[in-house]
Amino acid sequence: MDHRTQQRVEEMRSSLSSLGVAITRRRAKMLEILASTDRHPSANELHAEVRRWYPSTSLATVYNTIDLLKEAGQILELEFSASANRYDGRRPASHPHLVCISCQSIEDMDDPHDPGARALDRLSHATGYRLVRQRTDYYGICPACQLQEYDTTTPPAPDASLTPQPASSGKASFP
Amino acid sequence: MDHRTQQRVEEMRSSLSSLGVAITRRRAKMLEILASTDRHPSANELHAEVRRWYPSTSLATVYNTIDLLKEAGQILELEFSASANRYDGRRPASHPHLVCISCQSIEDMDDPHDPGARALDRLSHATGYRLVRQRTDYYGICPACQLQEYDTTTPPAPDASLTPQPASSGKASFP
DNA sequence: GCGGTTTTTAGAATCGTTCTAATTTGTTAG
DNA sequence: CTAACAAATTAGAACGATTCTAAAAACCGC
Repeated sequence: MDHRTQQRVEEMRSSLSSLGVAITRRRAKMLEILASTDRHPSANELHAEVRRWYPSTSLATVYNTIDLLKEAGQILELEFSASANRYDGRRPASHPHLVCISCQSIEDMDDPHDPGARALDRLSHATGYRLVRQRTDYYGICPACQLQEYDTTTPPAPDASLTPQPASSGKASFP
Repeated sequence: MDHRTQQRVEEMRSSLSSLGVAITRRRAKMLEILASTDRHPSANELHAEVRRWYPSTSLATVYNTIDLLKEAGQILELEFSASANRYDGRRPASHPHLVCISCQSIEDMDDPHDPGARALDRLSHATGYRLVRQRTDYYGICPACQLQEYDTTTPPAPDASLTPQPASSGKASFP
């Protein structure tokens, strides 16, 4: 785990702690997963991943932890109605994304026109709303998918898992 | 129906026509409703409204018409995962909205920093994506809800319906 | 009016998410 | 170590929005 990830996990941990909840092993693992991927996993993907370490983990626990993180302002939820919501645990503050409408990948974007928190304030004044967050996403076909459009030979890339192997299949299975 | 609305209905009509589908009475009514409200109705609200004229209308028809309009690029779908999607039939091109997280109202916004189609092109080049649309929304508490926060006496405003009365309850009920 | 196509309908099915009640785990005091 | 209590977790039911399906109804050109 690199430094940035480590640090991010620490942030999430202490945020959850000051919320008054315990950092259980499952929760700790989820923080780790969320902090170390830029793939914006869905609840299901997160579930599959935690299960590699704690196979008895239920989906309810995953949603429960996500809710806590939302409450703590430590996760950004990207809502989709046509598919599962996606989560960004690395950059919990509003920021724009590039969404591929073909392969469903989501990339962080460094906003060209980013208003940022400053601009939210300005807009709040201008509109009379008390604005708390914003969402900006760009939808299109990502470069990889564009290539494959004309290439009938390349099979779609297999989905890599989000984190390295659990130590062994027997060991941590029943925490 | 004012001029702008009339005109918008015409646009939608001809778009649907060139898609090769019939403009049935139900569909015509839906266009009218969509063109004449700025309240960004959900499929359900739309359904309730069409039912005032054609009480036998099923929800499937509403979704079906919405799909046609999407195909024709004549409606903007605002996706929400926690509640029903909302639709903007007046301005089908991407544009920003103010979303009240308390009363769920949605207002069109005139974008302060609007990139617009021009900027989508620019971004497409910059990112390598073939971008087709964008979404920008601001979430917060609207002025009306802010007032009511401290006012325990004001009852929430009753939801007005989207369009004027159907002529009579008996007449057009069974098209 | 007739045959063929399109539209509409009611209700079933689906999918992501939330809820519920029961069980397990963890903690603290004795 | 153990009883008693609180917090976390589980499996599965429930839910709500949307999509699908098969059958009925409406429409069209002749």
